[in-house]
Amino acid sequence: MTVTIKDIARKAGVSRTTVSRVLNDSGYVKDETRQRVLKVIKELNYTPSAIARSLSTNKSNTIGVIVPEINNPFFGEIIKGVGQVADEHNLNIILCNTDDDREKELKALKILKEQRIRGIIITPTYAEDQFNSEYLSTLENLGIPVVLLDGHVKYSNFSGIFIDHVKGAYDATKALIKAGHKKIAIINGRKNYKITVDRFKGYKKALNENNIFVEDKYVFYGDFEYESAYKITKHILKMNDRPTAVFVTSNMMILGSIKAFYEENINIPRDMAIIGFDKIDALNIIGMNISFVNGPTIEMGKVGMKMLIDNLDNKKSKEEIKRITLFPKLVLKGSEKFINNKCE
Amino acid sequence: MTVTIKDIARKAGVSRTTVSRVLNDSGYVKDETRQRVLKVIKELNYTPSAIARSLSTNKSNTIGVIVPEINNPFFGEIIKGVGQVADEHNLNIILCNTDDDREKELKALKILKEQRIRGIIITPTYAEDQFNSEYLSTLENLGIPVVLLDGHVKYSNFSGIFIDHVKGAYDATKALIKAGHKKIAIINGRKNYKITVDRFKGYKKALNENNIFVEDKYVFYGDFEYESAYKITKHILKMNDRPTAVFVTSNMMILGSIKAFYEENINIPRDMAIIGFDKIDALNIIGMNISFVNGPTIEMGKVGMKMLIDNLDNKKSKEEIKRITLFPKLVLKGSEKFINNKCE
DNA sequence: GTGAAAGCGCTAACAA
DNA sequence: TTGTTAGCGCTTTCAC
Repeated sequence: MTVTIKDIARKAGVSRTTVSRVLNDSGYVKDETRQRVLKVIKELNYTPSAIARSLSTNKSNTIGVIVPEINNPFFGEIIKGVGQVADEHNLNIILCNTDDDREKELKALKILKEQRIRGIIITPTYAEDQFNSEYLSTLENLGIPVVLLDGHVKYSNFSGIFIDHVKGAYDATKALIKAGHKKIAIINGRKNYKITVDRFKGYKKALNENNIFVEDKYVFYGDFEYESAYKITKHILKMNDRPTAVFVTSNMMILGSIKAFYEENINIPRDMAIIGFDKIDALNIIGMNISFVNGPTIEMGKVGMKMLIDNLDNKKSKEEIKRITLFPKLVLKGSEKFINNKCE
Repeated sequence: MTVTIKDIARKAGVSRTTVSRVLNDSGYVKDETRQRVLKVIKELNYTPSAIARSLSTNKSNTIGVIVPEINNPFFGEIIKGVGQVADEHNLNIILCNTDDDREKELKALKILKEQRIRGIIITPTYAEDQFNSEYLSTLENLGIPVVLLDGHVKYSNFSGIFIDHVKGAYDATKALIKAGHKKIAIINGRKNYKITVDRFKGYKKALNENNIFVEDKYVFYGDFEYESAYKITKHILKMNDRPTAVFVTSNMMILGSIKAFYEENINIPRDMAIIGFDKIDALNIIGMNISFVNGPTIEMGKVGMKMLIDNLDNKKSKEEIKRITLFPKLVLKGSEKFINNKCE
């Protein structure tokens, strides 16, 4: 049915080995022979079988990418970055979308192992702190390089790219202070999560450096989803000594906050300043000018893939565990400004 | 290094054939033998090689998915749908993101062919009308089932899932009319594009049915990007006999329109009614309540993948070309209302 | 019920 | 510079 190396060999009057040589640019082949072979390849529209090659070399050129939510542009951008680098290295990607489902995660690992992938890139969900042990041990037993993207350092057995959430929160808080705010609330993610703790650290550091006390009444915890921030914001607006600024630590949560502001006719930043974490393209396009801390998603994908490639070749010491920290960038759009004085 | 079927066979004291039988539940195996084999498989943590199997059976369990823009949630949702169905059928996905780049498209096809994929799902970009012939012929020469998602019927050689854009535009326009509008502008996509033409048809049909004339001055063409709609909207707002409602035919473009409304202090829907095409989650979450025609993205992915699977087994007549039309759903949020009378 | 042997399409020593 | 041969890990007749 399909054209094989044998067909090429026969028609070109050479051995399969020779065809293989021109295919892989390996070994010596007389130029004349090479041309003849190439011509036949063209004529017969032959494409070598990556499957047969993988089996023969015992080495695939496929890597696995596991994401919890492919329809979230955050992960889409990561994949975009991963894909770009993979492309350059002629690696291809088997994508597994887990919908944050434990079983699917496990199944994905099994499928990827069957495919004898070279390495694996995982972007853990926010629920990362609940990585189950079966998943982890399966991952380790795979015996192939793993790179965690924006994961948790606690999984110290894996290489990974990390975002400096402390710095991100610090920058955001500092910008609010610089704009004149002293009463700054934080709507943070789920308590105990690493990123939540880190972001609080940054918030606290900025306040302390400016001799502002961290007031418990201004510290809130949501669950990363917009409803939680919506409720918290509603509550904030009813406070007696209400803050003049809010730092909201996820892109979904900031939507909830804005909704609440809308409903209560709070103008940003006239009545309330705000800075978010991770961008929401739509808001900026329509001109809402919400400032935010921008996690470098595409870059994270790229850097992560590069690291994986390094580890792929790194057959030496078992595989050294590498870590790279990326810094989020504060993007100021005006929503952090201090315009209102009446709450002072 | 890795455990193979041979290791299992040896340790279980049977032949490789028998191991293969229990692996695939094929042929007769004494239950006692089966148990013994299974036990060894567990012990050795054996996972069969999909690569070897594919080579042997001359049949992979991989399909290719090509998208132009993985970071756009529109495509992310499609992939999600595709993935769900693929999962159920133990098919896995090699993802190719082309960034709308001709060369990458071609390269993707080459890679997929090398991988001996069973079938392919393509979501053409808006630039679909410029599908180049090299791409198309390569696609046909692959000799495997292809399913186009939201593509162009003009590529009549392929099966596909289509969205009824006429109906979508018709419903939207009709809703505006029902809300009392008579002067309804349309900000459409690139002229000559199939979807643009279809949407205009729907718009026109709704107007005609209600004895409203299509006024050329209310018909605009952008390029699907938000800047174009922004400019057009600015223009609309300066018109003498300005419309009371606007139907904007892409999710990016509606952001541009809203930006323009914002800047000119136009309240929706008090001063201007609006309906978009394809959802923008963020806007609805923050409570802007923009009505829109919702393309069934996830469903499109699911239905498309199901169709591909059908075609996979369909070894009979070459492969019949199938078409399924999906209907977008109008989601009314209030922005289509008719509140302003002063323009009447 | 089970096994021997051939073969899928390719690569990689080793010879020539 | 080219070819022979064996083998990658699995499935699949066919025979026992």
